[in-house]
Amino acid sequence: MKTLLELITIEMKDAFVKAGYDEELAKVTLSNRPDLCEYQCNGALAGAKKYHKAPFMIAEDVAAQLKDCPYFEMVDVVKPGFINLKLSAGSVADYLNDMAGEEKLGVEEEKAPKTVIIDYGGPNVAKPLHVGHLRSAIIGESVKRIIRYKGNNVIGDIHLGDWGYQMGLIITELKKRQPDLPYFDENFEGEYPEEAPFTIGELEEIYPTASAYAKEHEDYREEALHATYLLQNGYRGYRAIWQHIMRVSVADLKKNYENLNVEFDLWKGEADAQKYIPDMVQMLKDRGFARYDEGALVVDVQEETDNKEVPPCMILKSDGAALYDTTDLATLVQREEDYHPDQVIYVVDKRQELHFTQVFRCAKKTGIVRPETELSFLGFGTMNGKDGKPFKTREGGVMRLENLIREIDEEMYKKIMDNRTVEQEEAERTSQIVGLAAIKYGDLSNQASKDYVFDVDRFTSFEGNTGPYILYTIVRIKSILNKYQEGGGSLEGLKVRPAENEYEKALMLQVLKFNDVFEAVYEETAPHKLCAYIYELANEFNKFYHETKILSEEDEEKKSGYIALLTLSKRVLEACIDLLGFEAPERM
RNA sequence: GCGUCUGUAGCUCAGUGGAUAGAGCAAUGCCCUCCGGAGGCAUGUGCGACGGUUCGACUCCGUUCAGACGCUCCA
Repeated sequence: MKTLLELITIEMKDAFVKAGYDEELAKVTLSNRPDLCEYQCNGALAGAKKYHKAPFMIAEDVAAQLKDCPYFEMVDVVKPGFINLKLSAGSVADYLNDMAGEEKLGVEEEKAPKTVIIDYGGPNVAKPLHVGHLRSAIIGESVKRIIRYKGNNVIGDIHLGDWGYQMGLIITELKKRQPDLPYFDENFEGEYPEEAPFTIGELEEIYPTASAYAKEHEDYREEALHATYLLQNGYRGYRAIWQHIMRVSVADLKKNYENLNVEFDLWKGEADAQKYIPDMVQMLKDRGFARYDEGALVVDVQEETDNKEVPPCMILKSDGAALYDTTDLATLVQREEDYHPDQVIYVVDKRQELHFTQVFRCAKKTGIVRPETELSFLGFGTMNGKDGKPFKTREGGVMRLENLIREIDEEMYKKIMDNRTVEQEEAERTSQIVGLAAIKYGDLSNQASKDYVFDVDRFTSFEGNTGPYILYTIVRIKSILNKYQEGGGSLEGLKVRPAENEYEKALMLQVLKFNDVFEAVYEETAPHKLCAYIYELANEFNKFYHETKILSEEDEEKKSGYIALLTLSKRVLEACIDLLGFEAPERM
């Protein structure tokens, strides 16, 4: 179904044309003066010059054409030439009832669905997740759900960091600790053990130990680099260790992402892209895209319109090894081969923008992707502590993700136990649900591209613009609806009735905006606008609730209208938080 | 040095070339025997600076100041 803005715009265009003006002027927007009107059109102001006519007169001409339009209860022409509109209560109720009849609440699906790959998450195998991975997971997941809701074919790919130096480090450290393992025996030809020679706990300890040691000891570092080289060139024993590392680590990662309510469709990694590298390099050489510069193989990506120097894309180091650029390009080769995506979106730290500019240009220039493929960089800012500096533990180290989450959950648990008497088990479960909402909402309510301050106290608060406040509102609605049903009422078949007071109408208008807001969120990939929307929706509901006796309303017709409005409000809120990647508990 | 991004209320953040720039937190004062007060209402303070474009600028364009970040063989 069409959004309300689309419907009004059609009417407005019609009015402009009938009055003898260009329909391009008939742009309708939400009012920025809610005290005066609900929707507005400023076209008369813009048209004044073109028609050498006072904007006020143009506005009056147009308004005269709208007099009989059934949507409006008020069409006002004001001062310089604003056209102010108020919707009739009847048409609002009708629209909401139509909306309630649609699975996607009035959002129109893409007529030509695109295949979109979203590259997010990007954890490194064998290294614990830390707060740096949080934003990519949260934002990427939400973006994935938003694009999917619009009816596109969306594929979320975790893009594991599973092929680097850290693997060599782990192998080297393992060899130091357990030199007798068959993996290190060059003459071993039998089957390697099924069981990994380490647990996830040990693995998480091995990497930082080895990494620190390598920084101090040159020969150890050399050995790790050599181990990396051997692994990448297919040495059987190291390959087997790699398999073990992958299995143990991926199982752990899956658990962690599941706790975050983050789901990937693909668990591909850098290692999967390796086999595409030789042919790709050959192609780049054969077709003359690549050249040697100081021993390294590079592809120039500088463009004439650049007002700065864009360094070439580096394909092979002077020692012949592949790099970051190479792997990302090879991954595009793979994605093109497997999925022919119309768009690939990278949800990564904004500091990597230059790198992706290079990769995108190189991929386009060399035909690795089709010319019409859209390559998008969705860079996010740094998560800072209250001091405005990158988030650290109290000791100044890197904060592990699970510790951060535990801290939030404990805070939530305390608050829940303080406020209600609930079973410990339920309180724990609820605090996890609410805690996750606190983290995600705290993150997503900021513009992704900006740095933001992660403030545990603020995010976990039940007051103000927070995840818990949103959830609280949903839970409150659920509670009312449950009581209504307990009293013998059914939620089926109820219709929203025309609003009778300003609070009711304000809530209706806010609910009704959902599909218009969604379009903006989708077009701009801007989850923070969805947060702003549900915050306002929650506020409008709470004001309405405060002014209205719902269950004790004696007029049954009226009461059923309220219940229908609440049911729809709840559906919209739940759809929105699902798009943001969290959910509401039954009680809290 | 070159480049990119960010400067909005005491703090954390919104803001679509349009009317009087908004929220939350914090502060102060009100409202409640209520379907969940974890609410509602009210009060005060602000677009880094200077120019320009425009009928009209927080928004577009310059200059400048401040901060963050990035600038071929790490990822």
